[in-house]
Amino acid sequence: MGSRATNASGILRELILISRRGVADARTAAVSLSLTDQSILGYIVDHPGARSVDIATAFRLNRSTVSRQLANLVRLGVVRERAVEASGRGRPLELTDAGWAAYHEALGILRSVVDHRLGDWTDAEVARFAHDLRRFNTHEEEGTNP
Amino acid sequence: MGSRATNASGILRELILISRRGVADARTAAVSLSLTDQSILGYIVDHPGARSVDIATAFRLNRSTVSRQLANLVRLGVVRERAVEASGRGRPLELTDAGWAAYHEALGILRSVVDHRLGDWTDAEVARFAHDLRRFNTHEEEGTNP
DNA sequence: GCGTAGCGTTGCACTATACAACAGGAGGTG
DNA sequence: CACCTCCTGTTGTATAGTGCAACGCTACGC
Repeated sequence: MGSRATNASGILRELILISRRGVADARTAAVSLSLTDQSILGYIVDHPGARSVDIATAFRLNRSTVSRQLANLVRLGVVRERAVEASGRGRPLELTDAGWAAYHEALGILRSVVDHRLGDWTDAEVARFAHDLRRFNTHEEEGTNP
Repeated sequence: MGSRATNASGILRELILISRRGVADARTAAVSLSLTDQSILGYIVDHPGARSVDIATAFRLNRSTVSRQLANLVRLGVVRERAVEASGRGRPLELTDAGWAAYHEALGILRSVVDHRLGDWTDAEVARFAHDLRRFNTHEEEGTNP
């Protein structure tokens, strides 16, 4: 195979392709939530009680952007502010029951796309790929544990 | 390690994260070309003489979207229609000298991000990751060979 | 108790995108 | 050759997502 430089370029190329085609696929899929919304819900699921500003820093977005997205999600009834917990700064968020349903529905659809792509992979290869991706993403994460 | 289902979910999760953070990083980077523009230039580089509609199908975009993006790139002087070749349908595209320069500049910047993330990987691990990504992307490509 | 800083919101602007309608030309059919 | 059809690209209109800047509120520290 090629040199390390060639491989690194190939990795960049494939990642760009994944990103560009992935968002297009997700856009045309019959999902009620956009990929943007889904990523926000996923963050709240992975980080219970997360606040708006946490989401903004995790995805490198402006606070105003997240504020608007969250306002929309609240309007859709999938996200709400935690009622009881009024301690500290900001407003911890959580999913409503409808939010969990929408999250799992969208996850299932996107999962089926990934599963199809992984059709002829062995379990070991899938595990290795998942590990590599995670390693790639978590390289030098300071506090922004996604 | 987890089950195959767990790993597949993890892969989806990491890919979403790559996409969401990647575009944000590219947006804030001091690059003259957006990630959208860069992906179009990359396609033309990989497929000499590609036409607008080829780009649209490769990235699952509407023809109108690509038309507008290309009009902008032509206005910026990085892409032009092939002068000599008027055979067949559509209008084959190519990069100008300025286009090549911009392409390599942007590629270098994005490459440095990827290289940094791969800092502590061995050459073999990088090669394996590149291979896995390529395999994941090229699964069941019909004619849309990107 | 008061000031500062963190957090969320809103106004304005811009890019990327889709859909629909249209225009022009290449290729096939008679 | 003439015509018709379909491919390709363009333009009008609408929408989502995003950034920057300015503002308002409230928790925290002194």
